[in-house]
Amino acid sequence: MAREKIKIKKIDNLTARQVTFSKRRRGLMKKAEELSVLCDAEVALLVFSATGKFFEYSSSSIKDVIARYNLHSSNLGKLEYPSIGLQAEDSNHVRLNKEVEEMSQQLRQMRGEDLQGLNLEDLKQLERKLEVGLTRVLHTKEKKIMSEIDALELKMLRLSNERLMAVLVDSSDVRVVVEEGVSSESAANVYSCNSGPPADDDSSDTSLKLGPPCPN
Amino acid sequence: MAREKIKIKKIDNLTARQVTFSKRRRGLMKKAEELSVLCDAEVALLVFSATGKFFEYSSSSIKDVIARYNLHSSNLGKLEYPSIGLQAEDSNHVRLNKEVEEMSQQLRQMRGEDLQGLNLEDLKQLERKLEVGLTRVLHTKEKKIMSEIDALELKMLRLSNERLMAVLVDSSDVRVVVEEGVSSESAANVYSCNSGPPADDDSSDTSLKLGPPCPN
DNA sequence: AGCTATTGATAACA
DNA sequence: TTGTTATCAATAGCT
Repeated sequence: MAREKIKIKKIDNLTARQVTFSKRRRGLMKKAEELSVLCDAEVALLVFSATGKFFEYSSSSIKDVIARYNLHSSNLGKLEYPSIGLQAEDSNHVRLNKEVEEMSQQLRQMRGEDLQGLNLEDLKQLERKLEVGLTRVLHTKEKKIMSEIDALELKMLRLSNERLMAVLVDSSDVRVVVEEGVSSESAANVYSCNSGPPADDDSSDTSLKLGPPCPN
Repeated sequence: MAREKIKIKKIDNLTARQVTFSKRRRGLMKKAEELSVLCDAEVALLVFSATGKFFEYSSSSIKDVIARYNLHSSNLGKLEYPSIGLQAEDSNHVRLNKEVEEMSQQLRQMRGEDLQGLNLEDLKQLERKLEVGLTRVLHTKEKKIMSEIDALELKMLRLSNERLMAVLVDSSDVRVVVEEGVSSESAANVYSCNSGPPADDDSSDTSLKLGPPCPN
């Protein structure tokens, strides 16, 4: 890929070999990372130079990938660990691994991927499941929005109330009135002030709108 | 490196992601081999696809490279590994448990459960995810329904055709006519018989309805 | 270490 | 899935 085509065989010149090693190693790692990101894959790359220097790339943890590899090869290629007491561990791992794969497929199918193996009935069930989930999520979101609206309203009304109180306190003329109980009525009015009807529709984009303080 | 530059982020389209995975994986392995040959390096490449499929390249034996890696990492500080196998098993166990837990929660949340810990933004993202999944599932279901309709139609038309042919064969009077070429026209008409316009809406409950054989 | 001419890899399409 | 092709990316040979 360069000024001249080369044959894929060991580079004779030591310096050239080292330079090429450095350049290509970086390129390889970049591409390994791109693969893992683009395709959501788990990738591990281990490189030892001829002089024994070690380089690595891993999308997650090298140890995780190696562990997964060991599991894989022991699942498919039978025993690799004759150590005592590992039998129980192994079966446990096999079970966990199976569980992970199943859940992984469920998740992918809920994201609408990997559906080719499903028949019409499966698809209908999946659809129903998603609709139920979506409905619940929407409901929870609505509740959260409403409670945030309430919280904001409360906050604003408290602020408004504080200001009103401050005005009243500053004015000695009305202090008597406040102390004589009108303030509670006034405050009650302020608290019950609504700037509009409550939003109770199911739209996805309920937005939060508060009007100016109600003069009442 | 292609018709268009792409951003290095997870490819949304499943098919495109699979194709890219396949192509880039091969490219990566080729380059790994080239590096090992050109520069006399020891290289191991482990790749797990999102669906759990495993691919590997190694200039020598994967196990050798992993053993060398373990030696290397244990030499560079870190713990004393009682055994490569045990180390891998332990790490694997932790990883699997964590993975199971995370996936389990994701699944529950996609079913609309266990939502109390989510904030408004989380909920919106979840909603969007469910909508995307639902849309894809609906699309797949529609396609499956259409293909089943097509298959059924074909089957019924073949049956109908067989019956017509039987009638024609039984009647020696029309045999001459059949042999003289009118049959092909008749058959063509039968095959093109449609009992209604194709259903192409997105409703959830498209049902399969076939009318009686078209007498033409 | 940088710099290009070239080769190599590959995204979109068929 | 496999192949084709226009482009983008990596890099061999030099400095």
